[in-house]
Amino acid sequence: MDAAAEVFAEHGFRNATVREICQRAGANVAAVNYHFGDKASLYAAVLAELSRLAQDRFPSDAGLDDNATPRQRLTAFIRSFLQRVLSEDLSARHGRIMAREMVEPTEALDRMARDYIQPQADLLRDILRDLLPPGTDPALTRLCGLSIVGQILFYAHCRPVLQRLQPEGAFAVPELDRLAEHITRFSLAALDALGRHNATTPRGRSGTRPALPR
Amino acid sequence: MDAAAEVFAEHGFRNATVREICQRAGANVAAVNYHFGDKASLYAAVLAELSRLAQDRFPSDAGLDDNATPRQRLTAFIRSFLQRVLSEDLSARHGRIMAREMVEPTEALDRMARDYIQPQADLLRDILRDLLPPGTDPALTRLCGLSIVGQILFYAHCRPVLQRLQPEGAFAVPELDRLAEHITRFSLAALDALGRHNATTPRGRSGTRPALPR
Amino acid sequence: MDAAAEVFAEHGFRNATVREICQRAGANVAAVNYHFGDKASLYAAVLAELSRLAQDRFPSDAGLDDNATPRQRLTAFIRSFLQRVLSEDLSARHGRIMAREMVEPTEALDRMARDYIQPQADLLRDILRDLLPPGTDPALTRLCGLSIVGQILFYAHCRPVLQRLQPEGAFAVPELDRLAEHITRFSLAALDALGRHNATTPRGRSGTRPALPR
Amino acid sequence: MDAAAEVFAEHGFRNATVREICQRAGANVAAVNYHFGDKASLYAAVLAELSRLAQDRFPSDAGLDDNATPRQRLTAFIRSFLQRVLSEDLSARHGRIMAREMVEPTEALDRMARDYIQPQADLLRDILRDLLPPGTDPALTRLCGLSIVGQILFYAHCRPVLQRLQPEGAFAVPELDRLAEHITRFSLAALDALGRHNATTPRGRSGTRPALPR
DNA sequence: AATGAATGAGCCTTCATTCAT
DNA sequence: GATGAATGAAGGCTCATTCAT
Repeated sequence: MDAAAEVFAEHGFRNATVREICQRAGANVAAVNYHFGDKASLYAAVLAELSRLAQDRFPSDAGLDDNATPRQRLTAFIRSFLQRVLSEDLSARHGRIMAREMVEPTEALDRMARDYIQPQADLLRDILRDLLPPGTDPALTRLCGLSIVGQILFYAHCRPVLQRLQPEGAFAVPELDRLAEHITRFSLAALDALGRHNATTPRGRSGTRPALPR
Repeated sequence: MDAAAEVFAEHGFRNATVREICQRAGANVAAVNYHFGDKASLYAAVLAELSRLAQDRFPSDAGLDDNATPRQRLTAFIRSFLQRVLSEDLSARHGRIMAREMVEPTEALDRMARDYIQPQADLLRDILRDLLPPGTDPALTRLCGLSIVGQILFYAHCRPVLQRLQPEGAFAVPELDRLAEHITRFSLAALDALGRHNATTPRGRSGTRPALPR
Repeated sequence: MDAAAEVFAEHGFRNATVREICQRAGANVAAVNYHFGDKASLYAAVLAELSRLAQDRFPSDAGLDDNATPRQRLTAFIRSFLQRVLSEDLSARHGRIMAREMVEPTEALDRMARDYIQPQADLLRDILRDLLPPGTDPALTRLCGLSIVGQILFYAHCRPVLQRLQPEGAFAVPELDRLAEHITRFSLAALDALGRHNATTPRGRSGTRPALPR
Repeated sequence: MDAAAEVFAEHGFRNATVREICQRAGANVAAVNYHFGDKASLYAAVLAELSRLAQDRFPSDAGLDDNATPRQRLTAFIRSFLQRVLSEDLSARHGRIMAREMVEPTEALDRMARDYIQPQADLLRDILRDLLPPGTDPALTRLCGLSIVGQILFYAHCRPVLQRLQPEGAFAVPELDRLAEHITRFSLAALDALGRHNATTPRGRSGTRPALPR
């Protein structure tokens, strides 16, 4: 399973070959079929295992006590999410594989979405509800969540591009602490502003909202 | 090449098959090798052509006159970027292919990064420079750019997941206008706040900056 | 297709290998998939072709003119059926393959039954209707047909056993003429007797019918 | 061995898998090789065992006393043969396996022919000798025997086809009693007629024999 | 004595590529 | 100039068999 995780993370489900997995594991080609039935089941097993690992290692509420403020909870959420996505060790495979699932979904994605992603989405929604003023349009809450997640996943998806941009090295993925701090600060600033505005014009689509340029 | 663009956008380089391309083009299986040498060269040709097309069709300064404000320029940038990436329109193939390249780079990515992505990155950097106070740390400018691009590309990369989240339909990719408006508003709010703060403590790493929670 | 017919006749659909077919045909392993799509389609094509050949070469009404008597038509039916089943040349493959289909049916059997076997069954039924007295129970007509076909197909199915029985050679499949004559004579005798009896006790299940022993 | 008999009867030697056998027996995959050496030896063992069982269970002289008439003996022969071949009963496996061996012989067939089929053939020959007039050409006796066996085995071999013929259900394999009765009656009628005729023209190939049509 | 794990040969199929025409 | 036919490498999978325990 270790070898499988590596190869799947590297090539994706479809392009990973059982042969490479087995070779890297020092096992026979038939080993996968013997132990897991087929390639897809191995993949499912790997995904389940990695999800578990990632959740254990980087819980979304790392270091929070029961009376943590919403800002603290968002900070922890972003940081642990980034860790799961960026860390180079074992659980990094999880991020890579998830990224691939998003671009080229397999049947396994359904289960992942239900068991793994949905809870995260719910958690983030709850945090944002506490951060935004009561009565905020749920659609707006959702969009804010997606803006936050987008900032994070960007580093999981686009690393190859960042490495190729000039000036050389300037776009290397920043160290995790710096990154977590930035995304948190950027997002909190936006949420504060949107919340402030929204509080005065609850629900309504536009009204006195400061006009967008153009 | 038209057929190739379609198929590559749909399946990515590796999973696209020469057969499907030729079939869709009503041509012989050997046509690709005859006209382009091999599959990779066809891909390169398609990418070059699409880059040219995309630049023409969705210029990042769409509808702006020479004395557009930075806010207007950012608004236009976000909107045209989203269009390139999301529209189902023929000419959107470029965006889809690029998104795939980011997750699963081929040799073509080097050229793409240099010729196509880099100018976009430079353009965004220039806009942000104008939006943020003079003297802002270039690293921060960069991070802000990545936060904006991340929010946009998220919808290109993660659509399959969004479709699978509950409540059913609530996470469907919003219509482009709504999305562009949100991302613009979210980002401008963040930039304003970060700029305001940064203006008072130029350069310095932290200082009197309002402490992050935790 | 020639090689395929040979190999399928020899080993049956499932146990025939594409490799052997291609090797025997001096072609590449991928040839089957190129020309026919897959093994099953090749098999279907072979079956269709052989059916056509067999029908053409040994028509069930060989040598009959329009006012042939029922006895003459049964004679011709049995003889041509045996020819199709026993002849060692091309069309013999047809018999072997059909025999295998019966023991281990594939999806192709449905089509064969409908297009090839059913018409033969109908033809035989018509002949028997003319041979048996009017009012004969259709179920009896059917059983008589099966008795006749059974006698014929026996030589297609059980050749391997006949060759192994003592006295050596006594059970070799007799020459076709001798066999056709015997089966015809045996069956006509039975039909005459059953018809005679049945004519006196139409329909009824037993009655004055000569009691079966035991 | 019980599980093996089941699986071999169902799928034939080649298509039966050791895995299915062991699974059905609740044993380990290696059990076959451990206890019997290899698949072929297991098959041989099963066949030997089944032959013994079948002889015991469906004796060809079932219910006959010593002074049974030849007609009674033929009736019993046909009936027990049909039972061995058709019954879904556990001990019918032998018949099913034999039917398969005839179409797709394995090395085991030699032994089977010698030990099991030959005695049956001899028994039938003896019955027919008593039924046909003295001096009947042994070749004719043989052909009559094959005609009878052919009618019986037909139902063992061609069931899949019968199920596919129109009118729906009309060709379903009839219940054993009805079938045994028909085959017996059909065959006795034929034997009587052939015997009557043959008695007047002993040996001779044709002569005054009523001309076959055509 | 018996087994779970592992093996390697072989199967059908797919695909980019080549080649004779 | 262009193509239909053909190729061989590779992929996932099945299966009888072997082997260490």
